[in-house]
Amino acid sequence: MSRPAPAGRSRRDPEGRRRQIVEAAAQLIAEVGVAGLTHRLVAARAGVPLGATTYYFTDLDDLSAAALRHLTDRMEADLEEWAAVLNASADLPATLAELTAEYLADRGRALLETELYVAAARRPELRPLAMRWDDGLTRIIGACADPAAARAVAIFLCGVMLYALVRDEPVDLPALKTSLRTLLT
Amino acid sequence: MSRPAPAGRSRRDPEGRRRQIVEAAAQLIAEVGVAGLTHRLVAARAGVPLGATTYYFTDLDDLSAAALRHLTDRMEADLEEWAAVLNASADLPATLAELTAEYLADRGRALLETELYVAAARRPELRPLAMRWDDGLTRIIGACADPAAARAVAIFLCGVMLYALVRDEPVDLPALKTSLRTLLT
Amino acid sequence: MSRPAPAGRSRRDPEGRRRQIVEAAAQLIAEVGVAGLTHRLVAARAGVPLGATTYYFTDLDDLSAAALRHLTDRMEADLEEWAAVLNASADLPATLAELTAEYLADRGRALLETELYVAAARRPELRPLAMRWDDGLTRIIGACADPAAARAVAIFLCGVMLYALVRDEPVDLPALKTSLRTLLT
Amino acid sequence: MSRPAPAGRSRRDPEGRRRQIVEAAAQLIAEVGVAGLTHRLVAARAGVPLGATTYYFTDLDDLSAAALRHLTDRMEADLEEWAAVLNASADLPATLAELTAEYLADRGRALLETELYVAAARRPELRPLAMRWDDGLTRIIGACADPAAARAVAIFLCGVMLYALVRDEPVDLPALKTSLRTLLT
DNA sequence: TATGAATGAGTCTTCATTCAT
DNA sequence: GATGAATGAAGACTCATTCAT
Repeated sequence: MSRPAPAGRSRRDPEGRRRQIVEAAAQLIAEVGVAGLTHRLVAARAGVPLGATTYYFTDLDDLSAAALRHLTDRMEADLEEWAAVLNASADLPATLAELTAEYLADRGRALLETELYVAAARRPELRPLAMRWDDGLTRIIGACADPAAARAVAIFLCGVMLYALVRDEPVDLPALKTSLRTLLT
Repeated sequence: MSRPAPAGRSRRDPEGRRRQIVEAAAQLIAEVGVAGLTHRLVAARAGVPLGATTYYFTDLDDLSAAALRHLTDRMEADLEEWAAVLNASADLPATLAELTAEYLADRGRALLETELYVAAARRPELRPLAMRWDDGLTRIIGACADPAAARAVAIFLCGVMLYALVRDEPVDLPALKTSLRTLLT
Repeated sequence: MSRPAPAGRSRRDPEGRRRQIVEAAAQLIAEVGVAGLTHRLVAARAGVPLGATTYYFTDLDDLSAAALRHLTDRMEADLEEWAAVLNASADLPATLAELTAEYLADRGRALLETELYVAAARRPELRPLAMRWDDGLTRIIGACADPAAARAVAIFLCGVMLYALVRDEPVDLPALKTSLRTLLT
Repeated sequence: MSRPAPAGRSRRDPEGRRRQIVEAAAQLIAEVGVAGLTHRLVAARAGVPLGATTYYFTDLDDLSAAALRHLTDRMEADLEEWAAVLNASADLPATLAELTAEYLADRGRALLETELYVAAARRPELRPLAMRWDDGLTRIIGACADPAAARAVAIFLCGVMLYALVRDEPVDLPALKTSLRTLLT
């Protein structure tokens, strides 16, 4: 019989250790970028000994890849929520615009995603991760609209993200709605 | 009569030195990213002694900013060409789609521009540079079309760039034309 | 029974490593001054790799502080000897003068102490170290004499040190005795 | 006929240039120490081009020596004032104590003088400079008191300086008076 | 299994000094 | 005479990575 929860708790929990490290790395990527990641930074943030970061991951690349994968997983979970909201929506473009504006209000998230794209551009093994986002978006929008239009919208929203990243003002919601309405009809 | 430009041209030519360094840095940003830039790399590429890179630029930040500014200047010159082509075009969306596809066929350029966005996201002093691109695009498209639509197109094209960056296939030109046609009418 | 001290003694002996480095730094401060200290110099003198000097001390400041602390500790041990000798002495001023002359015969030691004062003048965190010397001196002289006079003597001896430092001749022992006798009666 | 004051003023005034540089260097020694002096720092402070600092002085050592000499000259001028005040004084120890306390209220001056001593300890060519201070002091006190006592006082005051340098409290004037009175009678 | 010690390569940066102009 | 350009050496410091324990 396997013990599902170790009695002593915490001690000897490789799975948990790994997760701690990955989450710390993910946080840090938003702050300092993939290129700014270091073992020491991650270890400090995760509250684990330095050795742990090299014990669980062969490489810094390996570590950053794991962090980006973790991020993508979370993003995909977010997408499921979007799917639910969009399916229940009477006005697809408006709802989508609102979700987007809300999403981009968190600069960290936009930064993270852009980091992922840039990293993927240079490291082919990361491309599947980067693609997951706009493919996912295309998929859930495609469930309520024309597939070609859905792809165009996914691409457009990438642009909105990049555009918002270098401006201080929040997203221009009315304009966004208009654009989406145009693309989706 | 004093010789205004020394024949040998190299020794004692501060202006030229600076330019050499900036151009080397610009090249390198495409290859290794802003975060991957080092004085040594730049010096080697520019064929100048290490000390020159720190003599002309107080900082690596200063150097990368100069390189990105240089890049933006070049991009803006490209935009003028676009403007000419678009003004002469009978089919705006189609022409724009072709220009874009051609532009993105050079991965380096797309990478460079994305680097600029990411750098600008973290370093506010670079934001004006990043904005110049889509503002310029908006402006020249706005000369032939509705301003609001022009902005939407500029944003969309940012998305296309990001999208193309993480995929091996070239841009899907027909789909691009369709999207642009939709946004511009 | 586990061997408490490994025979070879050197590899994997953090405590020892630290001490080696600190002692090398202390030596060097006498030779080149606190401001002349460099990681390379210390590493070479200590016979450890360069990285070791930055591994054990976050900073050059940290390293020099440790070295000065080490020095102060040694000085304090010397003071205990002085205390013993002074307590046993029939002629306090004469004995003190002799101890001082002997102490200052080693220019390195005087230099070191002056370096400590100068460093402390600029780096407040070092002040307690600098104070330890004359406070200690005051204390042990105060054990055999009037406390106020003891303080005056401690201050006077600082002056003797500085005075001796810039002259080639050894301390003028008779004059020193006279001065001390004056201050102590 | 020699023009005593150049018409244009300022331009072509090598003497003045030199002085500017020396004064800037003297200021800086108080702030960063002899070891912290750099051509660039001096040039910036003096408001002269970098080249000027190497044109007028063969060496950094040469420059710092000139600065210290300048300082010593000024100190010697101060001593003349002391001489006047002491000669007019009815209570030598008290007056001397007051002069000293006032002198040491300016930490910069004390720091400067200690820098001179340390520099002199390492660079024999500077020793005459360092000696000038306590020799001068000895001389002017010797004019009103026993020569041997005067020397003891000069030495004692060196100690007071060093002592004050590492403490935040101002000099303990009553104690100082007492000590001086003891030494001078 | 896990980790702190260890290190050498490499980073940015500062500077004294030289020299062409 | 004066000065800005130029550069190579050197310095502090960071780190990925390895390895003994």
